[in-house]
Amino acid sequence: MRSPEELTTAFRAAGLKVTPQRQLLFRLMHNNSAHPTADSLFAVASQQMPGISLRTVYQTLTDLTEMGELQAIEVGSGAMRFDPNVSDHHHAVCEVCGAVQDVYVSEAPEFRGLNGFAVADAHIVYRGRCANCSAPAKRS
Amino acid sequence: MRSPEELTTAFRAAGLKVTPQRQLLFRLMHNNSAHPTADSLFAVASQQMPGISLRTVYQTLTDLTEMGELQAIEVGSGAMRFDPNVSDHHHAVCEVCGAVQDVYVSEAPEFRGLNGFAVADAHIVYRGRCANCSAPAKRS
DNA sequence: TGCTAATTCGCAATAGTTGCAAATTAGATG
DNA sequence: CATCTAATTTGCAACTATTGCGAATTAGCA
Repeated sequence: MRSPEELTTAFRAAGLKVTPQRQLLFRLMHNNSAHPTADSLFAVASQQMPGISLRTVYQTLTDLTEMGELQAIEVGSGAMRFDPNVSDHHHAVCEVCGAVQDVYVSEAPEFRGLNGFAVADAHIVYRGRCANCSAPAKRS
Repeated sequence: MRSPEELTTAFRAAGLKVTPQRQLLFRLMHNNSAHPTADSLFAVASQQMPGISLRTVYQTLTDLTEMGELQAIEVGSGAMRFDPNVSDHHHAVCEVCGAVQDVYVSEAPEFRGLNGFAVADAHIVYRGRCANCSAPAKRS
């Protein structure tokens, strides 16, 4: 996703308004590698702008996704997650803490047995334990 | 997933009851390559057993999944889908008709940049057009 | 400063799924 | 075959994630 400044320009150029809510969300999502859900982003946004509506967060995330500034991904945690990294990549989900991280695959995965299926896109979800959750022995 | 007969034996051996509802669902899921949702399976089951509860369908699918007889997959269509094919495979989803088909990849996809992430499992979802939806020119 | 279309907000509605408690029943036992 | 009891089914409420809608607000142009 582009920088908040670039988005501001792009929005205005497209006849869209740049509201304080949008500006805040631009900032919160820029370089955000946490793959937040609408709800978790709403929680953070609410601290900086009490009264912002969850509805607006959903709306803005959807808009940004449709504009190609965000990628919406689903990793089986129930809620949709949003990723400002719109390059061609995949995701690894920690089964312990739920963290999601970007994964780059060296080459597009091969396939066979598709019987005439025209592949437009492939997305891999890796499941396992992240470094934090694998390394230290658990302590109760 | 094993055959309805084998499941019947296995259930009883485990102290679980083999009810008419379960038998029906065993039959409906056995060799079912349609990747049905709980709801679509409920629709079919209802025809053969009017009065069967959606709750029971959910319950049984969850049980079978926990027993390793079914695989629960999510392909972004909203609802969970159930697959009696529990071998290591992936899925292709048609963006037009929503059909899901099994895909076998020659080798586990490579990855890098995982920083100590211990991969337990990888699942690929291919998106595109199935043979039916690609081939014929559309006719309204 | 005023105008107006865009946006925000709150709430109701929706889809998918699960929790719970009451009624029913499979299947073991005598 | 009758009895018993734990497992199961069922209906419904509750819950989560998300969207639709209408009223109130506001960005940004003139």
